[in-house]
Amino acid sequence: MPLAKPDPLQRVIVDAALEIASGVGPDAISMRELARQAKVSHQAPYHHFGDRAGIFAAICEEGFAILGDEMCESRNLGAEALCESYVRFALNHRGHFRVMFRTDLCDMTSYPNAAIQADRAFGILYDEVVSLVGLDADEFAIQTQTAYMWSVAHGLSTLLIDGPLLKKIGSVEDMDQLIKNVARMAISSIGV
Amino acid sequence: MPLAKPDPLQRVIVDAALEIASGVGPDAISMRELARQAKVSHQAPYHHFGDRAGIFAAICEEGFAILGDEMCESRNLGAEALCESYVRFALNHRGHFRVMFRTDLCDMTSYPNAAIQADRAFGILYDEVVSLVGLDADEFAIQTQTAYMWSVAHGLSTLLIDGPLLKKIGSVEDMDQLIKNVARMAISSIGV
DNA sequence: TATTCATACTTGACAGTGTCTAGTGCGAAA
DNA sequence: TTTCGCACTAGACACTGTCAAGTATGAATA
Repeated sequence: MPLAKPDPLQRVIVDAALEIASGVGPDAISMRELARQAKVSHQAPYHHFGDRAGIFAAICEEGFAILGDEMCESRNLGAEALCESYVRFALNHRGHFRVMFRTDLCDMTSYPNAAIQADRAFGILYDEVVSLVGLDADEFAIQTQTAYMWSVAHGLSTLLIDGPLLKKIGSVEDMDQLIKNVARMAISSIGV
Repeated sequence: MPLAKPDPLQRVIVDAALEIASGVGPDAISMRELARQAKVSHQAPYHHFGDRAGIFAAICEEGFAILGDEMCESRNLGAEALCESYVRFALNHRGHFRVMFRTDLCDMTSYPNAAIQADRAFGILYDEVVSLVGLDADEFAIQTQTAYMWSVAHGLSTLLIDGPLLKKIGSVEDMDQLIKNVARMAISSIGV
């Protein structure tokens, strides 16, 4: 019986970073603390990620890939489900989500792989709006409605994760119902 | 003719912090850099703000006060105008906005003055929703619709400021129209 | 007028940080 | 057997937030 191969260092480091990001927040991530948690020297993470931004880029790439996958799956259940899946991704992958939209932590234009995943996720949202408003709608209308749908999902996500909204909610069922209701209201305004 | 009284140090420091927050981002704010820009010793800021979080608390308090004022003024023009004023505040006070919802930078429960201003701003939004859905609506419905309206305004703000949305917009007029359209779509779903 | 005292600072020190430079050990290829 | 590249380690540097202690100054008080 072969021993389980130990996780490659990169995985260990990213996981440690995600744990911190999901807890205190991504700004508390320190290269030296990651090295300490991985039980390697303080310079080992640099070999794999280049610098601090490199770790955030890896998190962005992975996060947008997961978000894209989950949105893809849920789109079959309708636009409301797609909207809900965005919020649920944020709640279930808090560490990723907190990093993915922080342009100061990592400028994705310098990390093409991360940018590709981000564009893909945006494309899924865009296509969904097109399928709702019709192919013959003019470009600015589509842009507006995409921005609208994205704003609702993104706003609710950030307010639930870091904002004061969670404290105002009674139970988990309430939150579930809240997400469903907000998604329904969002879609009801689209394509009119 | 009396000499103009120099700005009190606290104001100089907060302004320097806001400039950095509005540019690179609030995480780039360093106590020593603020001291340097104010041409005082590296410990002078500590005398007025206690620690780094104290500076963020001052920014939160001021930011929520301004937001509250601007929402108050615009409410007379209707719910859509109120929604728009939220987004415009974010765009016009980027430094404040980037700090106000970052619970990791400053936990407002430790700074009652900031919390008061935040609660006031939230109250204005809440009251507006109540006036739209009617006083006899049940509590959870009001909560849901407040969360919805807040999500739209907040999501659009963050996506315009830090997200990739701004890059996809052609001109300033387009952005103005985008904000107006999104606000209209948001309000159209409320109270149905 | 002399003394006290709070306010608004300054100076110095310490541990922790990101990152540059320069190594070291080691398995595979030649 | 030697070479070579990969995955690290070790040391140093400038910078950070913050604790502790000192100083100047203007007003209040005796």
